[in-house]
Amino acid sequence: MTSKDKNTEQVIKDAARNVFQREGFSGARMQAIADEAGMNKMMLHYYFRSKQHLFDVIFEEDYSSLMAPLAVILRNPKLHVEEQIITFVRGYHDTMIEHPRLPLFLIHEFAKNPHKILEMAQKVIPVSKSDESEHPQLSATTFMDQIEDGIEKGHYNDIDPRQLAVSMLGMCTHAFVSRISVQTAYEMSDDEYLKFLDERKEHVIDHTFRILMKPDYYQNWKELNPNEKIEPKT
Amino acid sequence: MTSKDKNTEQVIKDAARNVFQREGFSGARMQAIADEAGMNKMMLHYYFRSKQHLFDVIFEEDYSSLMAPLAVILRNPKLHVEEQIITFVRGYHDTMIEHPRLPLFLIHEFAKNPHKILEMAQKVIPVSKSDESEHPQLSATTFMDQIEDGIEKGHYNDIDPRQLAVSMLGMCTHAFVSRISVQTAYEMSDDEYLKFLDERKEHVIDHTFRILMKPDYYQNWKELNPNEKIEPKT
DNA sequence: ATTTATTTCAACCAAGTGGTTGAACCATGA
DNA sequence: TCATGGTTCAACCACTTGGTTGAAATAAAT
Repeated sequence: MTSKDKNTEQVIKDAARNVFQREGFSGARMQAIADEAGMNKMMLHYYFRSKQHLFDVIFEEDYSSLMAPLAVILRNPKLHVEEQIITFVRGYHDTMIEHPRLPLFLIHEFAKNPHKILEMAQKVIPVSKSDESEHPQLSATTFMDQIEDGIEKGHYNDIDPRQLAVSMLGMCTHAFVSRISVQTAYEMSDDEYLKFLDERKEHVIDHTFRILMKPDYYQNWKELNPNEKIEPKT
Repeated sequence: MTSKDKNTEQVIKDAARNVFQREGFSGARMQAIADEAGMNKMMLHYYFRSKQHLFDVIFEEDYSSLMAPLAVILRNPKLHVEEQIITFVRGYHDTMIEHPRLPLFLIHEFAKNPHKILEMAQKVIPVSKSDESEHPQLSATTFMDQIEDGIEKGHYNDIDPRQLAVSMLGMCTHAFVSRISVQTAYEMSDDEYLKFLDERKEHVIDHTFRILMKPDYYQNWKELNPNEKIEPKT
């Protein structure tokens, strides 16, 4: 296996990623991938046996790139919930700004092939031997537990942590999965929308904190963390 | 055109809707639709010229069923923002609980065919002659204006109304578009997830209000509107 | 009853699909 | 130099796809 091999393989994967993310599995054509990669259709089968196999490789890579960092953050017991949220939302946005079609692609293919979600989850977030003590199958245990804790202490609003998590995820992804609708409704150019997305990072953090924290606790937190420039004036 | 015609037409549309929502346009097969409708493939072409035409009919109907009520609510100047949010979130959830695949279907097809969003928007939300005075192209003008107003009055937090709208939409849709992921992560049965979705209605309203309103204003509002049972104890 | 128009279908077709073949190409090393 | 092995390709293949045909069944009209 020469260095040229690696290169060809990567060229194919990049092309495949573009086409699959744009068209979905059933909409993607092997010929279209070959064209985009600038080579013969045969090469795709030479390096990756079949369309399905090529797709699986791409899908797993994409899933990992979005979810692995997430899992690391949310199960890190050294981070406070506040830090987890900030790190997560910023990292998530940065990844999606770089790969805007990623979330819709994953969501759509999962919806068409629900069983994949189990395979993927196990492949990408293997249970490390060190922290099997609690609920090894739930990646967000630490996150959830900390919230329950904050509620008991009276710092946080008495909300359902599961509902908060879904809300936060929704706030993060919606500007990407529904990009065209939003951009059209707000009559934005591509550049304006990029700016909107970049600003949105801090807004989502602020929105999440407003849902989570009691008002005076949030006020206090902001004074203690002046370095975190949440919600800049627009 | 007999009553049987209407019936056959409707049977085909129901089957087509199922298959299209499940598989997307490129994943859907005319044979699969025919099978699901329990009739010959020819019938589909007899009643609806082509796959594309059949799809367009379904897509427009689906888009209308989700968006038309929304537009009516958001541009109704007689409703306060608070009422608009409550009515919108509840109605949106009810529609999606009945047609869970609707939002992901629309989002995915829009992403693959961005130009459609303009046609659809104009077909479904025609500018009524009565209220062309302001920004006839923006369906959410009233909603946005009221929020700006509330911010000036000091009732609402100094947030970007556009960001709030995206957050609200995201909170509404995410539990549906990412259903499999969420349901798997929370290890819920189908029945449990239905309950989760039903409860979620009030949580989303509460989350939105917490983002929007200043804490004391929200407290005051809840006391003035005891009939609105936002965020029931879980 | 007989004509006429609509509705249904099995069989078919041309174009496109993922995938294969067999030969050419090209770097490497003996 | 010439084998050897991996790499590239045009042409091809079996099968699926959306769409069509022409005729049979059915209903409606005279």
